[in-house]
Amino acid sequence: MDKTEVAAVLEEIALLLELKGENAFKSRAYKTAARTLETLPEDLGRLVAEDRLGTVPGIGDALRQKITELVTTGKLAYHEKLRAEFPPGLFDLLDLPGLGPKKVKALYEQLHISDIAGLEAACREKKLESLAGFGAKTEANLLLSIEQRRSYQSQHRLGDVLDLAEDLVDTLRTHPDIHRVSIAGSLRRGKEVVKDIDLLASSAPEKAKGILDDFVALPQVTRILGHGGTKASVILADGLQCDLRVVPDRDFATALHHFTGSKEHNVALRQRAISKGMKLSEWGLFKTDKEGNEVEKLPIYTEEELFHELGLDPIPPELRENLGEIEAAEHGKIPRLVEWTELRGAFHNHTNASDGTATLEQMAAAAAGIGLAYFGLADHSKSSFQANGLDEARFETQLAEIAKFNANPDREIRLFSGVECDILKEGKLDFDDAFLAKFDYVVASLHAGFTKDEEEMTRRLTRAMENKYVTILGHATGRLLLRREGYPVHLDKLIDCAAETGTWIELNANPYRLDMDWRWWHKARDKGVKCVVSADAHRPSDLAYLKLGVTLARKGWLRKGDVMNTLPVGKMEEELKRKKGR
DNA sequence: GCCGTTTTCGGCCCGACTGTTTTCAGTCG
Repeated sequence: MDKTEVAAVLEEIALLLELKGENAFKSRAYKTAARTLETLPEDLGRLVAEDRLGTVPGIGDALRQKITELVTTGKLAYHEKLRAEFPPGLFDLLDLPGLGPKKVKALYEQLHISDIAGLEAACREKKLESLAGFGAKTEANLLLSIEQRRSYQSQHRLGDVLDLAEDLVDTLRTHPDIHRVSIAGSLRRGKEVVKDIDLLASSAPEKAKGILDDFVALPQVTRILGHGGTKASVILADGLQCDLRVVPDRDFATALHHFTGSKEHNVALRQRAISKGMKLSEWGLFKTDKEGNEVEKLPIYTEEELFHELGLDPIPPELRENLGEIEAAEHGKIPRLVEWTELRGAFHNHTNASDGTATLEQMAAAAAGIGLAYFGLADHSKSSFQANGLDEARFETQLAEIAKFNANPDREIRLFSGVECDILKEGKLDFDDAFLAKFDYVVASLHAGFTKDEEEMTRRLTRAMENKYVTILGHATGRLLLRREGYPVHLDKLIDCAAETGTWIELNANPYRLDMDWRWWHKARDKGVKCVVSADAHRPSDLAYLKLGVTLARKGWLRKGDVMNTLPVGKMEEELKRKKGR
């Protein structure tokens, strides 16, 4: 077992101990140990082999033995014994907002509720009200959460699906009978949440059946829903549906356009075709006679040719939502959208000083590894206790580390010093201005007090943005996709405030966030608001989120010039100085 | 469970909010 797997087992033990009602500090010891392992700079196997586990802070005798057992045998008797004491459905209950270990324990022991279905029934029969600490409101809230969870179940986050889809396309591309293959559907349009994976391939018509036979036999497939001559539907892991259509190559471009959508974009484009004496469908673009009968099929090999025939500039898939892209394409106003390779740096990143898993050096090396020229550290501020936020003294230490790093002439990347500073009550910041002035930049984010009304939340955020040391507004709404709504906030007012104060707004590229939402960026851009695409990286591999973030920036009509972290390092240094001096 | 001792037990991270209470437990960030 590697350290990530061991850490996961320790996390689960911590949870099981809480369910059991054990000493909370004992549970915390397991959690701490799990975190320590995740951030361990050394190889765990070697540490165990050389019997040096006991020297790691937070790992005493008991944990040393258990970790050793896990590493050497791959399992742990203690863990399995604990696990056997509870039905697996209890873990689903813990996922529901408002239910923690104590309440789940009460539900299980007193009402014998062991899964979501049981909880739902009990809520409907108003059985929870008999328990101490539970009431009518709790029942109503839980029923709502269960309903929400159900509606989320058929949906998937873009960032969780994209890699899987790209792998499938890569596999299909190697098929000898496939000419062209592409992702289609909302996934290709970069929608933040998708229902399924739509794939389109082209081949000689007589080869389609064989291609689909091979597709449904792929190892990723867990269930076959349908398997015909031109289309197959399968279920992949996590209940994710994937459809593959195979069309003749001459129909590929129009089919790809059709299955990419959106429906609204397609309807508008079909109307445009009619107005030009043509007819558009998934099967092609046709010239029509006065009665609207097809008289000639136009040869269309690419989507670009299709748009051209309709008198339009090419429209990138991300823009196809019928939100003005057709008018723009008609007038040569489709922007050249930002490309992910144009990013030169990133600003919102964590290290193991707060809640990240890697050291400053490891994060910097990873950033240099993906070709960035500069990299900003923004660990949590002191009020984020849960995230091990840094106080002034610890930040002073980190500032010194960063200065030392930058002083090395052989360094691979330029570091910028920052902080993800908590926005407190009434928009006050977690540090005073004199201290904030020490950083190259400040990301201001809200992590607590989400329950105020829209007016007050908006006031808190705008007040924070009015501070001259605040460079970037972090995750503007705090939403977690398919998990929780954002806090209520008047985004129009935030955008206006950003325009007035020159504050940049973050596009947080964590797959759960993708916040600020793409629907607002076009408007923000037109008001002169600048975007920063952030990975909000907590480990080196999270930097891959930047690419996802750029997809959403594109969906928001952003150009290279609208995204600040496309600036080269010298220009960025000037910008940051200018902002602080404003 | 870990750790550090005034060496073998007692402390271990805070604050807001909700829904339940009628002064507080549980959850969350």
